[in-house]
Amino acid sequence: MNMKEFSARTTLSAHTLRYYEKIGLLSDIHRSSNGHRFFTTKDLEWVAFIIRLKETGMPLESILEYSNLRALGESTNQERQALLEQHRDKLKSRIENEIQHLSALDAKIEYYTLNKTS
Amino acid sequence: MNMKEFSARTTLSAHTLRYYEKIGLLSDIHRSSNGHRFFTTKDLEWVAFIIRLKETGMPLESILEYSNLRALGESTNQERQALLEQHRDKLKSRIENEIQHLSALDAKIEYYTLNKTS
DNA sequence: TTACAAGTTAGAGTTTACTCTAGGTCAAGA
DNA sequence: TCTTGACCTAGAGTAAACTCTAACTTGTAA
Repeated sequence: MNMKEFSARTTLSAHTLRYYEKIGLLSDIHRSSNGHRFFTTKDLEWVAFIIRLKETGMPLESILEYSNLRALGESTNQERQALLEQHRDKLKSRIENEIQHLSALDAKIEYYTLNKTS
Repeated sequence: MNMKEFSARTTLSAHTLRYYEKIGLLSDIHRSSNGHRFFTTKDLEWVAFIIRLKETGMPLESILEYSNLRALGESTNQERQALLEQHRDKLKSRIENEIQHLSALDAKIEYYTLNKTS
């Protein structure tokens, strides 16, 4: 698919996608004869995974690390797994932290509600 | 307490704390005769709340909005409550999203584990 | 009294992740 | 043929949130 469709499907702007390619997050993107990028469903899956990692707070630099291991093939599976496990653990504690913050917020809101009638 | 102690207790650097004062997040900080800042336990509580909002993803600009309402006194309670409620709802959906990402990560890690012996 | 640790200001610099601009190519439709 | 729309590159600009620097003052301890 062309840039327009890929951009629409990934919800990332063409600018951002070119930027991701530039920093090495997207590699081996096909080009058609006129030099335009041509994306595949594999690319779609990979960008979806990038977005997942981003939305869980992983900085692009770490995603790039994972991406580089991926490019080296199967032999890096163990390292990649370790990276994901680390990230999962961080995510877990962040979620726990956020749940605590949520109940603290609820308490504060409750306090405002009670004071409304006073 | 002085800057050093306040910095230690809030876990924010002196630089960051001065920055927060500069942008208006911390107002009416007392000064001692020599011009040094002198913080109170009230300040400690307020910074703790700032950190809570920050850790739940609220940008400083929105925290500043809340802060400005707070400075206007009781009459802004309703507005402040609405702001917090909005934020709580956002936080809730973010947590839900993260929980989904977490299980997707688990699945991916599981996949690596299965492939280890193959 | 002199050195040191802690504080001050204004303003410059940094990092991350985009986001935009300028100047160009190319294919299809009116 | 001319315009329109999509694409390209290199590189500049932006926003958020710090983080650091330079130049200075002040209080205490040796």
